[in-house]
Amino acid sequence: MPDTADPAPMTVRRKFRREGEERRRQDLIEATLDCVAEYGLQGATLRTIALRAGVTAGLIRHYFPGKEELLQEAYTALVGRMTEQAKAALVMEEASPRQRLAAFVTANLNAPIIDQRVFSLWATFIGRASADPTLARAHREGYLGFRNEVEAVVAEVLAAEQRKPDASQLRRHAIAINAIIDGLWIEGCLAGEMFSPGELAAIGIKAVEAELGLAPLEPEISGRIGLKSESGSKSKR
Amino acid sequence: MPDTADPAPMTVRRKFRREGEERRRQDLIEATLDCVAEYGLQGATLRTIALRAGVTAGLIRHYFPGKEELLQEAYTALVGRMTEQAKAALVMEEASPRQRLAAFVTANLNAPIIDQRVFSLWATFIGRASADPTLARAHREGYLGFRNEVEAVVAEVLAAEQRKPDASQLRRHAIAINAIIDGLWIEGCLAGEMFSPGELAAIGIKAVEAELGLAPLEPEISGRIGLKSESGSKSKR
DNA sequence: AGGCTATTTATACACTTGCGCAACAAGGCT
DNA sequence: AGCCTTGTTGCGCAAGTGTATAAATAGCCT
Repeated sequence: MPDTADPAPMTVRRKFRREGEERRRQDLIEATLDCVAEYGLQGATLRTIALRAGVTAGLIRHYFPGKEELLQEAYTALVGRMTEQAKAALVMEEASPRQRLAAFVTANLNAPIIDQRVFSLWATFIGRASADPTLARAHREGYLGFRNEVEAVVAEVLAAEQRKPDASQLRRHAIAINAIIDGLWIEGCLAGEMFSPGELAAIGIKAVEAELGLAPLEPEISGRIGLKSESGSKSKR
Repeated sequence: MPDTADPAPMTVRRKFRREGEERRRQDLIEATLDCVAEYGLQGATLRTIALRAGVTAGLIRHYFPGKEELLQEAYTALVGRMTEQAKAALVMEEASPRQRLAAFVTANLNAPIIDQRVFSLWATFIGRASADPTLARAHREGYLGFRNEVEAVVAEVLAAEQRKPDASQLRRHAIAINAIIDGLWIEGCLAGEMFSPGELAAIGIKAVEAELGLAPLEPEISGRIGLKSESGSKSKR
């Protein structure tokens, strides 16, 4: 074995490709979320994140000042994605307010919003929010945006029913409905297999309608209110 | 200063007291919860925990096989304490079912159950539950116990109203009410200053009564809880 | 009072962590 | 084609991690 006169270096340097800045940042953020969801904040080390993103750890410092900033940007991205998906169900133009409210509840209580991975991420980050002002701010912005959307739809629904609630009543309804959705979301994420498909959404719609004092629709009609109800299995592991 | 011929050791050994085993374990668990709430799982190191408990790090290994077991026992203790407090509001013997339900909701939406520290702990641990079967089991046991309590009270309330719900209706009510309490609990823990004292409890009680289709009590009467209000008219507003 | 033992301290160790830095090479530019 | 910028790697470092273990001592028992 002639290992002498070896022109090749002892250890070959890793091949790599230069990616666009935005692409790399996005990949790193996604890898960060993956690692946090799987291993928690303590397991999401720079080396693990880099491995997942297909780069080496040193590169992270080229895009983020430090680990903390990476985590903060990852959480901000997560919150943005969550609220965006949640509100997407509200842009049904021709539907009645009540149908839009029902579609909103349904969308929030099915995949991809009901998702173990997303819940793990949410819980992990929110647990640090009280100690990290940056996380707290990212959360509060997302939360208030969400609740304002709820309040707006509720106002439309009640207006369509000829009712004129004052601001404080509206606020209370929004708080309660927000709680119903959040609570059912948690139950679904944590123990999804305990509920049949669509069951959480049905419970949520009924609870919301009871909160607003709406007479229930006919069962056949309430079943097909403009929603896709396809259970996309995007769960990992 | 004659430092020669010094009978005292160069570094004085730390004074300590021997505590009873149960007491030490309890102190260590409490210190662990403190550290997790303040610094998160990553910041809750053995040295930090030991410092908070007033001992040195090595002692922890004398009471727990490893860090993981300490964390698991800490979470189990937390869950036990939470459900214990929550259910404590249900042991009003002479009260009517409806009063007990209202007291249950109220208790769960005020201090000490509405508490930032407890919420941080809950979120931090629950975020790891999907990856750690031991945590998942501790959570599920506490959760199911809680929901069974809810279901039992709901059954009593409806029975007192001469209603005979079947098992599936009962289950749906329990799920919805559990969600209402959980959701409002989160809102209160995360943004307690946004709500006036007692506001969350009032919203919760109203939402729960709406979910169960209970006619609201008269404001003046509802203050002095002790009447059955046998009014057959379930008219609202 | 003095010894015994288990609790507690203190130190060592192998390993991981986030970060800094110099060398390298991918790919656009001329 | 060759150069030059800079995205990217590889490696080192100091601080901190959980664990192992020996040494000390507090406090009960006789």
